[in-house]
Amino acid sequence: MGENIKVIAVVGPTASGKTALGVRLAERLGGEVVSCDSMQIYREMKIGTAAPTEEEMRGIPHHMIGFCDPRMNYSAADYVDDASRVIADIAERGKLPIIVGGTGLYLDSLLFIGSFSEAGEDPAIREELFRIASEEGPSALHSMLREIDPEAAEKIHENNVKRVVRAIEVYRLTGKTKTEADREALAPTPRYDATVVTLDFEDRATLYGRIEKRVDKMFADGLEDEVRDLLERGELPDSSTAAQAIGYRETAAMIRGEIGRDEAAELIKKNTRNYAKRQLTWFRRYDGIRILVDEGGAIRTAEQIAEEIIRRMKA
RNA sequence: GGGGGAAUUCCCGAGCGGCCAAAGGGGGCAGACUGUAAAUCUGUUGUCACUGACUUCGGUGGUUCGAAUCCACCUUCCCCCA
Repeated sequence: MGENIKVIAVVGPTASGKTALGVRLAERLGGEVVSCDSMQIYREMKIGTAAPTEEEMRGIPHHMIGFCDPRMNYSAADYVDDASRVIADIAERGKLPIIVGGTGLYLDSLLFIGSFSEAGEDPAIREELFRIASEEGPSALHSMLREIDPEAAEKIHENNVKRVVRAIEVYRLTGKTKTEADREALAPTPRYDATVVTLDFEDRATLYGRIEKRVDKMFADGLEDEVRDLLERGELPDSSTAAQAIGYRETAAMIRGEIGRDEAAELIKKNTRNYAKRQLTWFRRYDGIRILVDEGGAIRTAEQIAEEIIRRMKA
């Protein structure tokens, strides 16, 4: 796939205005939007994931949204496969791919990782390793990793069982350590000629206020019905990735009668704030154009921000 | 009107004479992140000139070498009897 394809990536925490900005940029630059969001990929999960509505899209084609069965476990590798195909296609048609989303791992994978190659996943190995962690304790598992891949063991905290499991899994599957595999997977040159635009806020409270409003709106727009429908159709099994989505797991708990409505709303807001913080941490390391949405205390419109980005890209 | 109980660091909540700047949880802040990632995990959270000093446990005054912890009074809140 072409290394010279020009793309723009718009990243930022939830509720920072990525969707509107992406559309404005697409309008101005003749582009199409490629979503980079690990939850918006699922079908019938529109309200809780704040997927762009027809109205918000303003006729701009959007890709990588609402195509996956929520019972499926989609992976970062799947995303890279699908998204890179879509991007190649957009570029071939002479349009500018505009990647818009908040899933840092997916973006990193798409932009900087060459291939995920051999090391897939193996449920049996995972199950066995998780069992060891729960029966003998996380340090027992971590010791296993230390023996095969001391470098990875050094980097991964022993309590982070998921990562320890994955590192051992990679070794069992390929005979290569996680450290080696990662090194090989890293693309020698960036996959695309990408300009990364990062949305941030001068005042964290402004972002948090937007999150609060957004969650209230989700409930007003029918989040509860959306989740109930998914549950009734059996499309949101506890084990699925989709069931981990903020807004869905709390609402499901509410529907099961475990928590009240207010409690669910508060929890969703808190979890979303925490998530937004993690996103900010992730995006901080990207070079590129950094935009303060609330610069000088005034909220800037998507048009104004798009204008500035276009100006700065020329420079 | 009488009797009993409680006031702790941002919140909840332990502590009940020295080992207490004060457990634990929550929340906040910061960080990590290569096939579950809206997930998972880590650190930090009185102040400062920070391996030490200073100010905190409703208020005031005592007891003591030493108090968040004991005593007295005051303030506020809760419960029971009337």
